[in-house]
Amino acid sequence: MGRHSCCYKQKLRKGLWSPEEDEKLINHITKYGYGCWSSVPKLAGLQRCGKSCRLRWINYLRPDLKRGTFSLEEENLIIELHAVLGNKWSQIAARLPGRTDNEIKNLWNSSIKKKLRQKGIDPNTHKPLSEVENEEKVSAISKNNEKASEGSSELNFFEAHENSNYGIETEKPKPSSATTMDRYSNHMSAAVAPPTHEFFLNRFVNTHETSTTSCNKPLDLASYLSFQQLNYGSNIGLSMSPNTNHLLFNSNNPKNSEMVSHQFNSNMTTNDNILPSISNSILTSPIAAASNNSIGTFTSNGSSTSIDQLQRNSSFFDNNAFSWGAADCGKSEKEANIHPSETDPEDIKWSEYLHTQFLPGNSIHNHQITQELYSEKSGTQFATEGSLTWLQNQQQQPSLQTADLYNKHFQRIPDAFGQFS
DNA sequence: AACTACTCCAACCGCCTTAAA
DNA sequence: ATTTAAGGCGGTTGGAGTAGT
Repeated sequence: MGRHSCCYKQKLRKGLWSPEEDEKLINHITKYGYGCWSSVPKLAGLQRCGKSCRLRWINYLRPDLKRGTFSLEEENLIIELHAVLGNKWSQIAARLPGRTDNEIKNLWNSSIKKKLRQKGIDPNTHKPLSEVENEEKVSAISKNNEKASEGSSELNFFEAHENSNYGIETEKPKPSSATTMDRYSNHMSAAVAPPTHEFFLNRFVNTHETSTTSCNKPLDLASYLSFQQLNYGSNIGLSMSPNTNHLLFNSNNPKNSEMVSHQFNSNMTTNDNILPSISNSILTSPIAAASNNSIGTFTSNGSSTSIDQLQRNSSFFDNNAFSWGAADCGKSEKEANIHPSETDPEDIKWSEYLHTQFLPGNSIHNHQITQELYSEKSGTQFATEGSLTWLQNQQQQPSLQTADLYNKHFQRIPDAFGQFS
């Protein structure tokens, strides 16, 4: 039970994906989308399991991926989110536009962990290593009394911090010149021990999850999520909107929030116009809710990002906003064969959108994505490079043919999907 | 040049959850 | 209520690339 049937199938290719396979997958998704991953390999002519196709798309081929090295801000954000969420990579990734859970997980395991240890911080608990070692000794001694004292420490902590203004966000944003790890080091020596990530994980995740369906928890959420109140501070900030249950990723500059909200609403309006036939799907997504309620903004050190970007990683793409054939998943294989010409008039004629250059500003960006994808993994951020750079790089590319091949596809995909970046 | 050790990261594995039959 | 298929996620692995000897 629970195991993919494809896992049992033989003759399925494994290992690295070839450019040809990538092309097939891109081709298929460009044309039909990925309503049902299990049917994608067959329809796309791939000897892979659907799960593998999904992973390849999400982690590598998706057009909205930001490639290149992580910025310092991103690393700091990951550390701070990890302190709250723990190894919930997908949740962390949802707050880092253009980054995948896999990417973040790899960064954590290969780099950040090491850096934290060098700073004397235990990457698992986000406490000083010495403190963790002591705790281990103490816990071994007091193991016998564990049951009696179960839960009390957490309660004590909560009460203590409630009294010490951990609750409602009142503090002004702090300058973010110091890195998260630097601030960690400073705060670690404070008299009050920092909350463990388990504590915040329980409080945060539970409250956040229920907050999407219940109106009873906003105060709790605000209490636990005011990162700026945490003893290691924050350069991101989290708070609750007084009128909604949604998370607000505060900008250090309030104007950014307004600007982004405005931008966001504009974008949504534009998208609705451009892609009228998917507006229903979008409206049922969190993003649609955002367009109405102006729920969220997020910034990291001043570079503002709207919540639609934040949710792109998970909610947007996984929300069936682009699930052309989602309904086909439960149908027969024959029905799962999508033929655009036979679809309901209400359905999306993606091929039309895909070949329409309604967002001319994307073209260079798309080239850059392609360039990043099939050339070496450069450390540069394509978003900061100009078209000239791209053209120069393009001329220097040894694998020009491959790059061109993918240029074709990536030029089409983001155009069809709208202004994602 | 050859070998070894190490790092990075794409991809796989297995488990859990959810929805549909 | 049970079974099954599929999606999703976190942990782990294996191979390519790089640095060091």
